[in-house]
Amino acid sequence: MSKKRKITLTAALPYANGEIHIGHLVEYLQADFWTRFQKLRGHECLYFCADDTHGTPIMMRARQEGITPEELIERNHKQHVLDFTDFGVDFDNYFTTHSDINREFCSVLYEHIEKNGHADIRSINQTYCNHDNIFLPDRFVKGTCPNCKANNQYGDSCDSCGSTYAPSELIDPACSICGNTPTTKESEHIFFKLNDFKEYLTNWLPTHTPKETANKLMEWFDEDLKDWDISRDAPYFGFEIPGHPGKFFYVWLDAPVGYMASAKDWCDKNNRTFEEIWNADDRELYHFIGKDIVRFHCLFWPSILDNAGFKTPDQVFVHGFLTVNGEKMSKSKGTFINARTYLNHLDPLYLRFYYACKLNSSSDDIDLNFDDFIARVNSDLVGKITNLASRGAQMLNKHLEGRIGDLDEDGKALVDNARAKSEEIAAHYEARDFSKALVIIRDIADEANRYFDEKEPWKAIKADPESARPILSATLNLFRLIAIYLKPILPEYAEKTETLFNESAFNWQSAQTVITNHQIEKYEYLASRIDPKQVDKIIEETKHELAADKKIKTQPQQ
RNA sequence: GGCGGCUUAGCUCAGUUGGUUAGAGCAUCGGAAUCAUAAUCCGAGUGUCCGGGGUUCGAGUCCCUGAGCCGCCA
Repeated sequence: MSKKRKITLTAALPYANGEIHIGHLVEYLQADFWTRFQKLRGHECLYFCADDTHGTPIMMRARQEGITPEELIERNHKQHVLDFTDFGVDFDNYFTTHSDINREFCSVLYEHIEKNGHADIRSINQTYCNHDNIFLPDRFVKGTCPNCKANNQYGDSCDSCGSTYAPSELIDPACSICGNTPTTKESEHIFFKLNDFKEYLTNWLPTHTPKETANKLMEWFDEDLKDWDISRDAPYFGFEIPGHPGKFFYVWLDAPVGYMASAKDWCDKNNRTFEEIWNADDRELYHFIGKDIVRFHCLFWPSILDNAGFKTPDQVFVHGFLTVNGEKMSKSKGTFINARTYLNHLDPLYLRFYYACKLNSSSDDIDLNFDDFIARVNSDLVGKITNLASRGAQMLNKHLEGRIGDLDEDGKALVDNARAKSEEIAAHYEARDFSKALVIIRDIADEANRYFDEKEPWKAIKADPESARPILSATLNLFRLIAIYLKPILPEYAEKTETLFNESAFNWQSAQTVITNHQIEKYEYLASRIDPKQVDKIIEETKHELAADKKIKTQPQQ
């Protein structure tokens, strides 16, 4: 195998005012598949994430619940960790942006912005609520759209006609917290002069982001790039900007810095250095993100990092969104499903398998279609793949003392062929084309089932049991290879298979061995079929959550 | 409103640089098998490749245009 790679990767930070839902999981699971794959290949791959804890929505949410922001983010942190753990998302560290380490990094990055002359301070007028004594983000102002006159629209754009405007242009604007009419107030803000990095980004984007992303962002490059407002006025839950009392870092400034903080926190606990884990020349650095946040990760972030002399990401991997039954997730339709709600009714194995079946390296949206979900899991994972273990292992245990022997010629050819697929499958994993890897894996299962049917070992077992041993041995070897190839996606399933085969933990190299003359254990169910009723229950429960949710006034979410 | 992406069998999706009768799995129908969690195997049908124009000897694949969906608009 090639030389040991050193990889650091991150997934976007979930916002700490809400729960993890199945849309989030598209990202955390695909990054998890990829990380586990790299680890099985023998590389060092560290997967970092954290909660994104700052900003007005957190502050207001806490105020509403009558708790402090710290209590709110602490509570959600615990829940997030639990959800990720139960879904098998194996972060090397799951940290928080509300930490001294993160504050330090923010200060360092900001000092370089100021020192190198990329900060601009000027006054702007912003919507202000005299009742709540707070500057209102656009999403916290509601009113009638100046263009189409639709009621109850946000202060930045109209959901009804799609036009964009300033909150001051709304007809009958109201503070979404207290309902009073807001005023405007002048305040000094600090801006990051992104245009200073135009040339740098022109070179960086095409080689470090997907083509679609680069093309999309380059649209803005015909004119000067606009400054980015990185400060917010008190009261604000976040970090005060060094040298600017009463001014705080905008949450989107300190959020990606959480990647570094999470890495540093891990280093401190594992006796490693940040230099080595982030900055080293032989270190590969990747971010997994959704297509909605590309401008933060592909414009501001590399500029700020480069400006302060930190290593910038080698690649930003951009994925699409999850739709459910072909539509945007919806609370009222019961398709806005929280991770916890899913876990209350179904094994995470199924969703991991299904997402892997659908995921590729493009930023197209993927669809979770419940009928397709049930069919694919029941037919492919249980009917084709798991059934191989079931029919092979049980017959071997019942009639042939559970001992795998030599393979017959046809069986050996099939096993060799499946072993030879190892690098092809690995290439698909590497390219994050999980769906293509699964197609090959499923083909192996199809061939194995065909082989088993043609050889009819159930007939041989009655006449001359020993003559069935090679057939069962080949079938089980094929199944074993499938379990190894699936291990990045279905780690627990692979572990159960290790137990069945009396083996130590599989790695990618395990696929190069053929098992002969080997005692297996009693067969335990590896996976059972999805009962469609369980899916109905998830939808029902999600609808009930909506009803409970309505008691708390809804807030704009990040 | 501006910009980008997507639209291929009932469902979910593949379709390399344009090149013979457009593919897979599931679902459906017919048959076989009964070791196995009613799990498997063999065979069959299925498509105005979103609509409309165009370029070309030839377009699902390139260009223009219309519609729907998704996202972004700093």
